[in-house]
Amino acid sequence: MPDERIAALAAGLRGKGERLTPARRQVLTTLAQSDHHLTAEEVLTEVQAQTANVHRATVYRTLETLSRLGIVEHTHLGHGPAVYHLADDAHHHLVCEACGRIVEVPVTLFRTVERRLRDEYDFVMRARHFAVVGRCRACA
Amino acid sequence: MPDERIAALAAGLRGKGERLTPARRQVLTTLAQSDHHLTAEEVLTEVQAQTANVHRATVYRTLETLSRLGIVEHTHLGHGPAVYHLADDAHHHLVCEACGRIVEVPVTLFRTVERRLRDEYDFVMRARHFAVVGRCRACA
DNA sequence: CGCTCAGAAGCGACCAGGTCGCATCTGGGC
DNA sequence: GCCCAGATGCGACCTGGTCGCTTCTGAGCG
Repeated sequence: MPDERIAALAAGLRGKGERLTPARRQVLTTLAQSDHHLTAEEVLTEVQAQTANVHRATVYRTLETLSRLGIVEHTHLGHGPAVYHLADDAHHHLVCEACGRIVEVPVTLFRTVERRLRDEYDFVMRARHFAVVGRCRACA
Repeated sequence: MPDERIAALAAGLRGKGERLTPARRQVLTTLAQSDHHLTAEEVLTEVQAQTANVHRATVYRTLETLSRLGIVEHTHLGHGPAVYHLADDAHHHLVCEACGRIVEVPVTLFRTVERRLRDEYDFVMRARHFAVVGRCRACA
């Protein structure tokens, strides 16, 4: 069970001088327990289901805070809202523009591009913050 | 002057059985004359400055139609609205998350990744529809 | 040249996703 | 336990985009 994982995340928060509030704990728990990526609104719904009276703005602010601290990351999948996941599990996203399916691929796939952008364009690519749009096998 | 370019685009429209209306012509002209990428709202503003009484919805619908026909493309730059440009000028976008600067890079840079995604993941990447987020030289 | 009508435009209401300002409450250091 | 910086709850607000409807018109055709 991911109880230790949540405890570790909570400890990380406090180690950075941040408060551990019920809302924050519930956001972390929700992200840790989900087997797929969640939009902010999905996180909100789940958090509200588990803890009474948590406001939209609180969840958005919490996600922003956790992003700033490097505990969660969000990815823009093109159209539609961004999705959030815990930062300890790094990967890129392929999103099918036809069926919306998301496939995760290892970060290593982009190493070459990353190096060329750095060498040739002085551009430090922030891996993971974007999705690759295209078509999956079923929809191609 | 890009008059021929606009005429060619207009001919392309009509060749596909689409009507050439003043609003559509003005959208094409605006995109052709801009030296950088424009958001839908910026296109709207410019179109309205040149042609009276063009409605927001018309510009959005026109951009959607032109996208469907492959005449324009739009790119999501992460946060914020999508930007539009004519499809005849293909490239990828690097966007600096600190200063917002956009750098265009040739599509060839992504050939290797494209091939690996196809071979290893059966995923046909739609090049160009995403931006690469990171930090430019000045901000890194 | 004028008729015709599918499809485009104009319009305003609406929607989703996200942000803000402000009053109140509370985690956790002392 | 006390205290207060900082988090929360709340509702108004904003931006980017969409919809349903009516009216208008580009352009094919006789």
